[in-house]
Amino acid sequence: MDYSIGKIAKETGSNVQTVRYYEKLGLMPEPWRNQAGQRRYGPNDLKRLAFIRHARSLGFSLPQIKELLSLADQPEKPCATADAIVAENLAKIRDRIHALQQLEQELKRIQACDMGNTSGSCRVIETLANHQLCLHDHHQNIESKSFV
Amino acid sequence: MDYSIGKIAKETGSNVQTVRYYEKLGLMPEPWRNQAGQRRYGPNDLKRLAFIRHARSLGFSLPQIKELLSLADQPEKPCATADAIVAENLAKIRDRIHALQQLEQELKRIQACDMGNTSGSCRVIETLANHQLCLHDHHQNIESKSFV
DNA sequence: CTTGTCCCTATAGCTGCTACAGGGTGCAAT
DNA sequence: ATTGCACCCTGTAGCAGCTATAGGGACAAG
Ligand SMILES: [Zn+2]
Ligand SMILES: [Zn+2]
Ligand SMILES: [Zn+2]
Ligand SMILES: [Zn+2]
Repeated sequence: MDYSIGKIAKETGSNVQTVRYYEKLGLMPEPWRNQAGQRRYGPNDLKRLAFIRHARSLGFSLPQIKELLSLADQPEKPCATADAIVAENLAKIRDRIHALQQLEQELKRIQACDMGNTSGSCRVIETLANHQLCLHDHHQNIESKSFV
Repeated sequence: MDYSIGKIAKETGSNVQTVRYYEKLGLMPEPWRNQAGQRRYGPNDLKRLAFIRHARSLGFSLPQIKELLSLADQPEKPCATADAIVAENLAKIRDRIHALQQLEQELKRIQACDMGNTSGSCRVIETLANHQLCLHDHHQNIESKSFV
């Protein structure tokens, strides 16, 4: 009726360090320990971890998930926050798709234009050296994190 | 005829720490210093930095850019590597677009299904708790970094 | 008794920056 | 002269979300 950390990790397709990491962040509760000091979990913990992993796979951030979990813990509360989080992510995803589609076009075009076979005559290199050869103002798309 | 680090940074829309960071990684050369120990750059360095920023804005990674720069430095070399890098990124971008489009659909659907206004009856929360309610096997899409 | 598998803590690494802390230099105005 | 400002320096730590390693303990099967 109780699970080791390895067990819930495997059940949910996570790995062990990740579960401990979630615990440290307060997403997973501190479980009780057996006499040897090892973590023991119950079915609710398993569900909670599955929730987290599912939300992660849908692109939610850990802070967002924390919020969603606290809502899930209080069924009588209004869900407006949850809905807002979804809407926010949807908007971000759409922006990102749009940016990536522009990149795709740009790269496709660069690739298609390339007739050279030495780097001196390579359209790829040439284009990188000169943004004038680009179609889009993709420069605005640059963000430090998670670009491709 | 020479630039301070602040100057080339501004010219290329980078910032100063970033330029130093590129130097540390070997993307930018170590420039000469004036008598006070401050970095001084020439026009070629400016071009090189512009190349890097442009490539970044097109989604290339720093290791890829290092490779592209070394090709750009040797015009007589074959450009097959550059072309391969572009192809590789194009494939990644397409995968990512595809994954994001599936996410978009999934979130859109979750949002549309949500009729509840307490978290106990919220389709968002319910779906996160149960992947059966999803259309796609988006779970495969999960990657640690840069998800949304 | 060794081997293997699991568990523990604590820490460092990944990407590509960005933001300090703590100091120096040089120019212009007061 | 000194005050202020803008720029420069090095070195380190932080972001997200893990992942991997070091260095150790516990327990069962062969
Ligand atoms: Zn080429
Ligand atoms: Zn461009
Ligand atoms: Zn709702
Ligand atoms: Zn799902």
